[in-house]
Amino acid sequence: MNHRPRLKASLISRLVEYCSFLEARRSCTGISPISSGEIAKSLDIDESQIRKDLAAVGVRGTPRVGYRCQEVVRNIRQKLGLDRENLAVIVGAGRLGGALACYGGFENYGLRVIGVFDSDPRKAGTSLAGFVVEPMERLESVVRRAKVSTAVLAVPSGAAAEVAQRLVLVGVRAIWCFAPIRFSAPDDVVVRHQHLSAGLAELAYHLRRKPQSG
Amino acid sequence: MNHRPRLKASLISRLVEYCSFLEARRSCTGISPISSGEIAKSLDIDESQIRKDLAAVGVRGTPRVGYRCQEVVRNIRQKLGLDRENLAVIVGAGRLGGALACYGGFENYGLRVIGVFDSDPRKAGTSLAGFVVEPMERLESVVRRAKVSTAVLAVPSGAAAEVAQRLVLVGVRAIWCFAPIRFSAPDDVVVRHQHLSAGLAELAYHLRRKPQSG
DNA sequence: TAGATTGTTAATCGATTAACAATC
DNA sequence: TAGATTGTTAATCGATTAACAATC
Repeated sequence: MNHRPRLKASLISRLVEYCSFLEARRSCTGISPISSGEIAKSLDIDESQIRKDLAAVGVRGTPRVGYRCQEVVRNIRQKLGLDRENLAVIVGAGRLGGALACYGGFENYGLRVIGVFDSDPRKAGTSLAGFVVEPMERLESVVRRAKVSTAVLAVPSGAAAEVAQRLVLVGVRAIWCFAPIRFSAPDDVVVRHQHLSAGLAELAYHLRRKPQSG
Repeated sequence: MNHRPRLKASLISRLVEYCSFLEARRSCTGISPISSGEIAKSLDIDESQIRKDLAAVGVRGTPRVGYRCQEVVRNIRQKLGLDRENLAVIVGAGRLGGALACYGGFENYGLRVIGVFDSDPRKAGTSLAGFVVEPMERLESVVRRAKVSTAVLAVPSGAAAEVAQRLVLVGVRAIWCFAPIRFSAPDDVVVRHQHLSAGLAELAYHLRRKPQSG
């Protein structure tokens, strides 16, 4: 308990599922308690798994009643640190960068985007999703001054490694990378790759046979 | 062997990694053979795992020499069905839809995007990443006529379930969904969710403690 | 109380890693 | 040949599922 038992990625993603399920449910069904069985059925996850996961974030249920939704959501958010505010920048003001700048999901995870950068001098100064695009030369000073902890990498593959290094050097602690490129980073910097290609490959694999043969 | 042993998602994603690693390597190092140890070191995957995976796609290596890169890539692509061409449509011509329409990765997986749709009548007829955006009313006829097998769902969460149902009804067999919404689909339709939120949660979790305390 | 549901331990399952004979 | 590397089986590890006493 004392030695920070790192949560596994799989557990984190289940916790996120519980959270968004319960938040959506609350707006329909209100705040009545929910049983592990009901969550299990809705999310197609094993019942015991859910009880274990909830125990892991310190939620206690009541036999014959279930769990209090609000408590579950609160504990998960706290355990995952979704309540702490962190600042983020988006590097790359192309279409993907623009899509991400508009993406409403950041706040849900305590991330506040404060700037968008692009290496194309023609883009600097233009407006994107409410942000004024800044030139790459300003990256370091902005990150340092505002103590930005998180960077979203929406640059071409060729540029990703170099940008990542610059970000690490200037103190960024988390990188969300959309380029399909590996690069090294110190152990205390999380790099999370958003592999679009694995998703595509799975689709293609399923499609490899003609319809009727499954 | 005969009863189509479905490849697990985890295996598929490793295979994709091998493939892109070897393709990138070829442009530097040429076509000299590669050992499982070398791949293992580069990708930080266990050596035996790699040998097993390659055996699973029917590649045979040579003791003391290694594997022929070209053969590995060819077999993986064939096993995953990346060579077959499939047609796709993108539904939702917002920023995300636009980013995906530009995304060059589709061809690599045998997918050819042939149309982009949007429910906003003001968008119909406008041009997006080389496509003329079509109104949603045309969705069924285009999908049916061109035998489109794949759909990319880049619509708001509220619309996703309904659009998915329309797509399924008209014969789409694979859905790549970017909205964080669950919906039901027949067993023979693959639905692959691209969970952006799980990635964000992992970053937030890592950031929950102040720098020095790790 | 009776009985549904939790919390948690035990059993199962599958995935990962280790080992090593076969082989080029 | 000698020795590095494969192919594959066995051992380990962890994650998932089942079971059931505790409990409200």
